[in-house]
Amino acid sequence: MATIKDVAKLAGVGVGTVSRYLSGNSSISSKTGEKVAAAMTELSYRPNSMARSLSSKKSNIIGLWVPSFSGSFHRKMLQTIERELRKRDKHIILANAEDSISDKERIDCLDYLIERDCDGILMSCPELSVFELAKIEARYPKVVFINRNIEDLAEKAFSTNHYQGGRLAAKHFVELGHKKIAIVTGRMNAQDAQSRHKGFLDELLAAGIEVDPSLIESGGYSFQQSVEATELLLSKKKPFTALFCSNDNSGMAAISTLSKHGITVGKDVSVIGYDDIDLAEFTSPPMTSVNIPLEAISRNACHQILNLCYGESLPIQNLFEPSLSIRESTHSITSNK
Amino acid sequence: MATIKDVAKLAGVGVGTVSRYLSGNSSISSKTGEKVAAAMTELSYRPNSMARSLSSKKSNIIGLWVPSFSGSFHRKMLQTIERELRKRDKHIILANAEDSISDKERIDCLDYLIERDCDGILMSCPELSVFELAKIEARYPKVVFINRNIEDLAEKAFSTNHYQGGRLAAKHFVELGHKKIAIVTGRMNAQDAQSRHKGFLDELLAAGIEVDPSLIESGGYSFQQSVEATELLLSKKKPFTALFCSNDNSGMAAISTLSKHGITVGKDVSVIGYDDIDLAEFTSPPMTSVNIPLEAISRNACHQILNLCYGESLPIQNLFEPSLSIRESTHSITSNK
DNA sequence: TTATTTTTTGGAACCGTTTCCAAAATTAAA
DNA sequence: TTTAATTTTGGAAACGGTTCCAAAAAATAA
Repeated sequence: MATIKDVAKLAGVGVGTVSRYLSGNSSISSKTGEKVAAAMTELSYRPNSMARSLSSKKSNIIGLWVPSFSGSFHRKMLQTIERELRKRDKHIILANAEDSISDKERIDCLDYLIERDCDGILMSCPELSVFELAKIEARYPKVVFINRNIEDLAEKAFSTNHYQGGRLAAKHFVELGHKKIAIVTGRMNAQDAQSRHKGFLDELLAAGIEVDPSLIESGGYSFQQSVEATELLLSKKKPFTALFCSNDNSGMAAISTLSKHGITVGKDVSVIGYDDIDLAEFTSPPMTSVNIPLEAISRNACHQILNLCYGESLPIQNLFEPSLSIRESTHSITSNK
Repeated sequence: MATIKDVAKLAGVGVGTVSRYLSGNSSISSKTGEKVAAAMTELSYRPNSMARSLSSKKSNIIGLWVPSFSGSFHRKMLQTIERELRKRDKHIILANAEDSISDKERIDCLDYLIERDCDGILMSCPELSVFELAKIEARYPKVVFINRNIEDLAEKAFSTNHYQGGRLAAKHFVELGHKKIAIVTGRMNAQDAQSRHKGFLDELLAAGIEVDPSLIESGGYSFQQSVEATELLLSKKKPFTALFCSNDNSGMAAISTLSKHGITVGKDVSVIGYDDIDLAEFTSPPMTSVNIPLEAISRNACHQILNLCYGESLPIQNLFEPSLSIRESTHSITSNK
């Protein structure tokens, strides 16, 4: 592998000149530039990224901490982040907390990234407490949180207004005339699950509707657990005409389980999911779901990390409003009963 | 940030000694070791990974080239790879070819990894031609292919015997007495799709069954396209009692579409999917699917890359046999007709 | 033309490690 | 105790870039 010295020698110039040519932001006479360019192609020179990093004190690596790879949800996030950072010639190194049970393991996972001298870190961490996040930020300020709402760290947190998301769902049910409403919650130690739950309940309350606590079961954001939760709800023999699910996995599980019991979704029971993943359109019936602008969130988080790490000044927005994608899994109660 | 020199000075030893202590494979007297350890904690020293890489000519980074982040399929792969490499303190940098339409774009994506001086690259590349892969390997020998079968590069390719996978599915249909069989194929420019398709047809042929070419439609591995493919199959009014889908996305689409048309899956039409993703268990009815040992494949690919890059000699296996996870979406034809 | 300013250039110093070599310290053998 | 063999150690050189500084070259002004 040719080094910058080889290029300099072949071009008959000093190493500084080659380096300056490479960086592009110094003035180089056109003849010298040509000589350097020729030598570089001749030797098929490619700068050594380690040497570069060492010297410039920038690794050009951004760490990406994800809780899991599952779901269309993270997919869109990963995809957007990869695109945004590659565009700017930054590289992504990956840490996955998939099997991490304890906060300690999750922090270890972060250390694994820090060890590699990332310039900054993107974290999508639904489950760490605000307290832990604050500690992380104090120790490692070049960090940005995706899908978290943190009051004291507002400019480093990018997320949807999940409270509003919950309200949207409730409002839709109210408008359709539903009164007996059940809920399959998400992983309730996750902040987003809490917010959408609270928003949902608050909006109902505002409409004078109270949810029977025994019609609330946890689906833990997983398909399997949500199947069980739905079964549990049905076994109680307390009628309900609407079901709010904390994500689309849950929603799909609920639709499938209700159908299996001979209940026509959209007619007997209306179901709303959350996240509006690609598949939501293809359940039968197609599922009404709260849409979160994940691409915009991810893009803005990337911009903020670029601002923090490389002195750029890209405009950013922190909080994004959800919307409701209405499909056939929800119908007015009066039209059927 | 403290450097090795600071540690050496504080401990009253030379830098070489600190470095040797750090590496762990040189003999150090116990007193010196203690002094160094004390100085390191005192300064909360952490070695600079760029300097290390530059000096040792090892980046300890493995590039991971994935065609997409979608599906439970890639999820398990990512998860396994991350775990295996993290265990050995290697880092993963990510390149996603999601939007790449042309081979050129896919190669650019590879260059993006090479630029970062990865020690090796893991590629999951269903769509590049064997010719392109050979060129890649020639230019960059520290590469390993996941989910590819390459005759001339057998030891660098890790995959399932997809031909056998296709045969397993066909055999199951034959044993259940099915004769009128339809197919929703995958992305047919991908090698794995071709193999399983061929295996499926060959096995049927061996049983004296020929598939009506008009009962073969492409689902392109996507849910949406497979919905359309299934609709198309139904619109032809040619009866079939069995349907082989090239992946589980297709299978789920088919099940959903058939149900929508009042066809009872598992009774009127048997459906087999492929990949056996987690969700296969939760369709209604639960879907019979060809299971591929993705975790073992990924793990072995990692081992091979570790062998190639770091002189380890972990045992490896290249080709893995699929199995059939039989569920309720397939039933004997005689029992219902 | 010469003096002055500006642009371009070469090369040394530095980034923080690893590794090699010779010297020093320790241990074993005589 | 002295000598030889072995272990441990300090420090210089190298890894391949970037950046700074002073010198050289070119452009401009007098």
